[in-house]
Amino acid sequence: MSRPYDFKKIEDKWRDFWKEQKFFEPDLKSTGKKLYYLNMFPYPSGEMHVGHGRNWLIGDATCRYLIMNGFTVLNPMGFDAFGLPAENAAIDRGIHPKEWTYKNIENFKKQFREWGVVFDWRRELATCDPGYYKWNQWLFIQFYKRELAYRKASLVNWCPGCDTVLANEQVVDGACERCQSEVTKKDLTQWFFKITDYAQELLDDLDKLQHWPERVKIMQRNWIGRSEGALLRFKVEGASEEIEVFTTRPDTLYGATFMVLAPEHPLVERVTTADRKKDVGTYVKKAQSESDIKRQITDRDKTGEFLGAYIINPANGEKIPIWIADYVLLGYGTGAIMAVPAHDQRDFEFARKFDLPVVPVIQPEGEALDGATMAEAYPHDGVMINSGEFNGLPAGPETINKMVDSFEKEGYGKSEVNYRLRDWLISRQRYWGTPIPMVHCAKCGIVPVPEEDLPVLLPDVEFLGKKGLAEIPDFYETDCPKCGSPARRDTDTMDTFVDSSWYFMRYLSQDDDQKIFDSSQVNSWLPVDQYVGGIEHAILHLLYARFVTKAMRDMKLVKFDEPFIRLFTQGMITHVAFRCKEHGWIPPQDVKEKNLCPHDGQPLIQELAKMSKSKKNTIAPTKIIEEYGTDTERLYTLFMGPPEREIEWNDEGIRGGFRFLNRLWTIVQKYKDRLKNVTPAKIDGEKLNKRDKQLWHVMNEKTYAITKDFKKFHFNTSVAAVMEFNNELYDYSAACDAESHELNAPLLKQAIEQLILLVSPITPFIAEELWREIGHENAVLEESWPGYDESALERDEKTIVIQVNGKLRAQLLVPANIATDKAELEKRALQQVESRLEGKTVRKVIVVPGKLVNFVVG
RNA sequence: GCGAGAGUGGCGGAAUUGGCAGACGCGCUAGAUUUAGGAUCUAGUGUCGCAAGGCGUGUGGGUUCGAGUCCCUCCUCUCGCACCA
Repeated sequence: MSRPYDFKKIEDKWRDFWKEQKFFEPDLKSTGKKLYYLNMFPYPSGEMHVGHGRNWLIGDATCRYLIMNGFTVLNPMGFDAFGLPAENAAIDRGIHPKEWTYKNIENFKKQFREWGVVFDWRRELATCDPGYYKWNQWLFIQFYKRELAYRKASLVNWCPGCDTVLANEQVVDGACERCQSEVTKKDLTQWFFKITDYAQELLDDLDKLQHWPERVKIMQRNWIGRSEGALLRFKVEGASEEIEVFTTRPDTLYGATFMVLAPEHPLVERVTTADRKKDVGTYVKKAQSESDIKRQITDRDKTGEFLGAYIINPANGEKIPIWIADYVLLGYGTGAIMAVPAHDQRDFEFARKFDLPVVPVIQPEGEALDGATMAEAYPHDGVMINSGEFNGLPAGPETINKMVDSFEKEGYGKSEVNYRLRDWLISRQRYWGTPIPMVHCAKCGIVPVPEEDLPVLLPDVEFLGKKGLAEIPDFYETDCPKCGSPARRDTDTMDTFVDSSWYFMRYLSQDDDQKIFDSSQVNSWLPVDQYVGGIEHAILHLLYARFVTKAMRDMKLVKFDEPFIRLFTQGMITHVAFRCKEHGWIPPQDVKEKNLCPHDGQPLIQELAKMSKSKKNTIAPTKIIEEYGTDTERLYTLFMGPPEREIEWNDEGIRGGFRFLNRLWTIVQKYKDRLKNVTPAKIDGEKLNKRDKQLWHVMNEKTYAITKDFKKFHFNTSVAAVMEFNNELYDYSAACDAESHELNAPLLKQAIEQLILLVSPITPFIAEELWREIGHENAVLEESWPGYDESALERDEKTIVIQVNGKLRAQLLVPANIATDKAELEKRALQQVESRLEGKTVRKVIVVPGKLVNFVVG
């Protein structure tokens, strides 16, 4: 009996099936081929859109494919549940962040179910659960004991919008990554993780990550920013102070004609002479009040002030002036530079502006540079001049080494490696995060909370507004764990990137309340075989996770150096967004008249942006699922384009996906009864007639192509191949209907079954239903992934392209054995194009066996 | 400025050890069927041309029998970094 494709009924029927059958709940002790597949866990915020869907569908389709290939697949899911947005959203809505978060988690789980995306839910975790953050605290204490966690006062990034400190990584173009407020500086005492201890290893091990996208590695390399050079010490004239500078060009020391300190440099105050104090003070103040955004504009005029003091160039004893300027950054190197205007463009511009001397110390062979008339710095190679005993040496690494050795002997320099990477600031002054498990005691100083007293619970207070732990006395009033006298808890919470830097290990022991995780199990399943997530985490999350993994290795918790073997970064889905100057962001579906605001008819600003709630340009999967079904939404999302590429959402093509599923459904309905009792038989391609053989070829070719594409995440082309396979079945069916061909039942049965299995990871609902329709009682996931017959990949007849002077002129269909016979091919090809060659001389004939014949004529 | 990636029909995109450009899908055109069509089926659909044929993968050049693919030049776009000493 033929049935219509009632996707709603079908999808409701199977929605809980895979979970109930525990296909995604592997036995961790399994001895078979095992594979840890992991999607970056989500931040549970309201509703997921089709862009999120892409991420989960890549994972779900891959895991279903892997299961059918006999892997024991671990594919867990959890929630990155702490963080500012929860708090801000909670403030807006007047409910507790906890309530809001758990409601969202429930909603996410509902959406996963709707999508047919299945995980090992036994391992679910949420970072805001005390059972999780207890181990965050435990880890913090271990870091503290190993001096990987420390507290220091520093000038930190402060976001006035979020009322908290930010890590360097969270400041983008001088603005808060989250709320876009302009970031200011504050002098605060904060907790840091000593990621710089691992800078070199984090850099070196990037080379081990052969299956990571090159661009992610490049970004990390730039972020770590290693540079080699020297540390040089200068004495302030007439004072005891010394100032150190870092330079990558110690060979230009003789050309240093002034020194520049960052305005915030601690020695500025002490070094400045009395008569310069006023001007310098004004400049420092101005520099501090200026935002990083302004200071980072590279092409603006150089500004600065002379401190009135001088410093001695240790190489030649010359007295050179000390300046401050905002082009020198406190955070890099020592916050001070030796300025060599002849060979550094920035110093050159500064020298010209303030009329400071320019002394070349390297010049191109056979050319004399004149510091007084140079138009720009000379940053290239050449011969050393004006450099005392080093004159005449070729500028380059060898001379640098020689000079640094000499400086070291003289006692004012040494070679040095400097990193741009700075320690990870993890303190946050908000409520919804992991409390830092430390107690401040007047007598004992900083004392860690004893491990048996963990977790330090977040106080369960009514959540009224922006409120940090520092405003909750019930929380911070405590006794010192060491001496028992009244003390104060640390009121900072941890950056949520701490939570996400090791969650992939906790999945293995998510309910263990005795230890952070079972090391032997973690060592047997990790590193993660395949990690998938957005490119936006290229630096932050991935660098922190790598660091924490290395620290854990040194703590003997794990045995591996890197957490993620393979990384795949999927592209975001973008959608048009409209903004009205008056009315803010306007949902695209409300914009009826092109580019005009529906409220006041004013022209709108249009942009293509990543789907986000704030820009009101999200597309909910719900509507599509209601109208066309989950399978269509899944298929279309994966069909739209290559998953690593960013893509603009456009639902005009969605009908094509729906049409295909209807065609698949219809053809199976047509033959299911006829094929039910056909006994499967091994198909021998050689014995097939021509039409059957064509189907046999296509079946095997498509199976081969789809399998190859799945391995490379090329779902768009595997969907195309599945469609082609289906189209071939229609052709075959039409041939049978026309009575020109007798149906080969065992062959057709195999083809239909194979097609269903091949499409099943992408559209699991219809596949499961059709599988039963054609008479099977087991689940698709219990079946093996279809194999292909190697011999079917070669056709008996080959199309040979015939070219004249490289242009296609004819085609030739020849048996395979002829296709490889060069002489015969040439003979046959010549017959085809003889008339064209008349009166022309054939100079050369190129014959590529199995492919083409090209006549070169003149 | 530096680094990475991309540029192919009306649209999303296929094709990479150099060998039929435009698979698959959308859209469009025509026809069939239908009371109807945002349904289904069939055929067509890069472009110019009645045709033969010409032209076509951002630009210009090169290598080659043959280039979307390799090399050089330039242009445009996207992303990352950016006064890092």
